[in-house]
Amino acid sequence: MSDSTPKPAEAPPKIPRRSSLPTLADVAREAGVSKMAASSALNGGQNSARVSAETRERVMAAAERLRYRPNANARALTYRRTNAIGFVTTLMGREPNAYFLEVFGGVIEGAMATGQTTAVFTLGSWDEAPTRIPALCDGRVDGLVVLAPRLEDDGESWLPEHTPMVSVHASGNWRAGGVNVESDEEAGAYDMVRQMFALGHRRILHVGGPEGFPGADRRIDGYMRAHADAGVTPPRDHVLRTSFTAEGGAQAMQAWLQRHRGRPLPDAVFGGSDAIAIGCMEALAVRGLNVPRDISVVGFDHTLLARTLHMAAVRQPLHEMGRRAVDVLVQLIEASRRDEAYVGPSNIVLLPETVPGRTLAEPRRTPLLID
Amino acid sequence: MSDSTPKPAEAPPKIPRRSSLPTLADVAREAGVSKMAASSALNGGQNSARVSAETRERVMAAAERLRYRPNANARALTYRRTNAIGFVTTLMGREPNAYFLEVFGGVIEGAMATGQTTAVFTLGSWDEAPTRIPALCDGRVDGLVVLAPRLEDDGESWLPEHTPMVSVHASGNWRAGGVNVESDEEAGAYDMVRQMFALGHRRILHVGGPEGFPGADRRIDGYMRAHADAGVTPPRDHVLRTSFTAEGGAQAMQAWLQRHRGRPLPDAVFGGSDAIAIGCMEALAVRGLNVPRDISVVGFDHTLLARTLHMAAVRQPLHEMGRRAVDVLVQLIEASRRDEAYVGPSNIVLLPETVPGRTLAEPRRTPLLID
DNA sequence: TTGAAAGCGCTAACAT
DNA sequence: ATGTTAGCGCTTTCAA
Repeated sequence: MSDSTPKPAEAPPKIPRRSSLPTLADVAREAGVSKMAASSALNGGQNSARVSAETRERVMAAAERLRYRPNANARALTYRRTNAIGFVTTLMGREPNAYFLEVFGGVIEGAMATGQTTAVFTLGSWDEAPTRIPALCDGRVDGLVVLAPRLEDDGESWLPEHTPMVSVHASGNWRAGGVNVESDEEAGAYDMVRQMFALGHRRILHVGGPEGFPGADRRIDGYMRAHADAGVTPPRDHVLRTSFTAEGGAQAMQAWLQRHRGRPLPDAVFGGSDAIAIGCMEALAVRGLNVPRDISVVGFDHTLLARTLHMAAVRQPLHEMGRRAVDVLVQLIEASRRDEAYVGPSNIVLLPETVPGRTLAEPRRTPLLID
Repeated sequence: MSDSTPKPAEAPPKIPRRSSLPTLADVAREAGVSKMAASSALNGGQNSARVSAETRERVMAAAERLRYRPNANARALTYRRTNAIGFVTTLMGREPNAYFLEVFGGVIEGAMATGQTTAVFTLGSWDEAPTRIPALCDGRVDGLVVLAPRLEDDGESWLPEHTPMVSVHASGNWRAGGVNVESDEEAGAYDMVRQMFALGHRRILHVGGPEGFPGADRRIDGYMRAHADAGVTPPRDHVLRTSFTAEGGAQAMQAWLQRHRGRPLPDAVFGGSDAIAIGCMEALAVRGLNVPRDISVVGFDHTLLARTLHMAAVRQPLHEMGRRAVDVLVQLIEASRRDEAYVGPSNIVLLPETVPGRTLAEPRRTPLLID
């Protein structure tokens, strides 16, 4: 056809003349049949009447020989479907994030279970979302799972309508009409503190996460409600705020102990995250205090860190949340393809649970003094 | 054109009539120009002579209004390039893996730096590789980073030639001719044990990883070489093997202590991984032993766990390895596109370093007895 | 400055 | 049972 008229040599174009991957045409040529025959031999059911057994055999053999794989992009173009989902997250700093890892595990599991692959897109910060997220809605994935969008912006003005999307732990009113998966952190914190009261603890210090994180606020709310239920009013300086890191926890704890020298040691510390709790334990260890004999310490999230250390903590079902997000996303995608409306809850709330551990025990009979 | 002859209503086909995403044709129609004009208005440089400023303006406005994004699959088809790389890993069990997370962080960083996106493909086990990996070489990614392929199989028989690939921590002769990135674990272990000797430690227990893991073997090799250098022959029962988990470490340590009651406590424990070391510390704590006062404990990898706990450990540059793997992969992809040969090392070896921490100190003067 | 045509690799619909 | 055509959405020739 096009090679009937030999062309003069020309400078190499920017786009390579042909892909290095074998194509259906290659297979067809190799098998001595038309592209169509090859296509239906490869795709048709085992006993489709489309091609003869003999032809199928030849085509299969040729495909095998050439290590042929149907081109995913061409398929996506015709099927209007990539069988891939995107997972969007912000990467805070270079330090990998246990929280992300947990949700990611669930997403991967869900994707595998539904025969999807997962593309990960990381944003340097949430500020990039309005420019980067729309750029991902270009047919490369069938839908998006977005982890922890920020409160201030509901995305209404910049989120493309046409790509199905599920948010995880969206705070506030992210994309009204979209689907969100979250856990009831307030209830989780409440239950943990309630159990600590039941164990006999009274003076419980909360070293919480930073201002501006709705999750941190909700944990404080739960802490306060459990106190209210128990008829206890925690002194104002029993609620601290620091960054969601071990360093943050250690510093906050250390400074607090410093400020309260000579006063009685609290019965327990409720960390706003696992990392904070670990930091608190460090600061306590430096003073020679033993956990849980002298003071109990509990965390929040129960990620890898807490599990490995057998730390008592509120377990957020992060893995399940990732999993659920994918399941719902697939439903959204299906509905969108059929041009149907998605019927199902628009906010899915999972319940945290309180996990016991070696860092939580009954309080001392005689409180220690901070030295 | 095709809508000139109205067709009778028909049953909805399996493939949706048209994509829900706006296309270039939509933009062109909206702007009242041809597809071509729209294309060059959108792609051409700011002052390309291709279209008039007025046309460009109209096209841009239309694109904006429609929230237009060029379809990634169509582009991939014409450019023969997706600007995506794949990251293949085996997921052992449901528990997320700190080792994976570290490398992944580097891969993500490298991908972002080179303007690629990352697709993650997980295998249930390495047995799936011969079927799953070739299936990924279908144009959906430009190349693959494969984490920790197994020793027994060099992949020669089933790995497609046409997709650039970089392995990380491949043991042995995986894909002769391919590029591999690894770290010198033997040297890492050697240096750590050497430093422990320098600190005064003599009786060092090694609780290593399981048989069949080349990495575990190499760490033992380094441990032995450091001993040989110091002129010390460790008793045979000073090298244990267990699974790469905290439970494994705890069990092995506990059992060992049990078996050696009444005998002197070792000066230190060298864990074959961070998790193993943590398990050992647990088992020691149960017996009331203090780290590092009574006995030092060090780990291997220096992942999130070790960093958070300020544990002394051999740091494998996992993040850097992921990063390097992507950089090399991009080179391979470029070379492949230009039909050139890749010039560069086929095995890139990074050096681990020994990181001090709170769990490693000078040994006791007077050894304790195990009770 | 603009438009029309061809082709990337594939599959569904329509011929034969 | 097989081959031909058209079209997915895009960009790059080539022609006006």
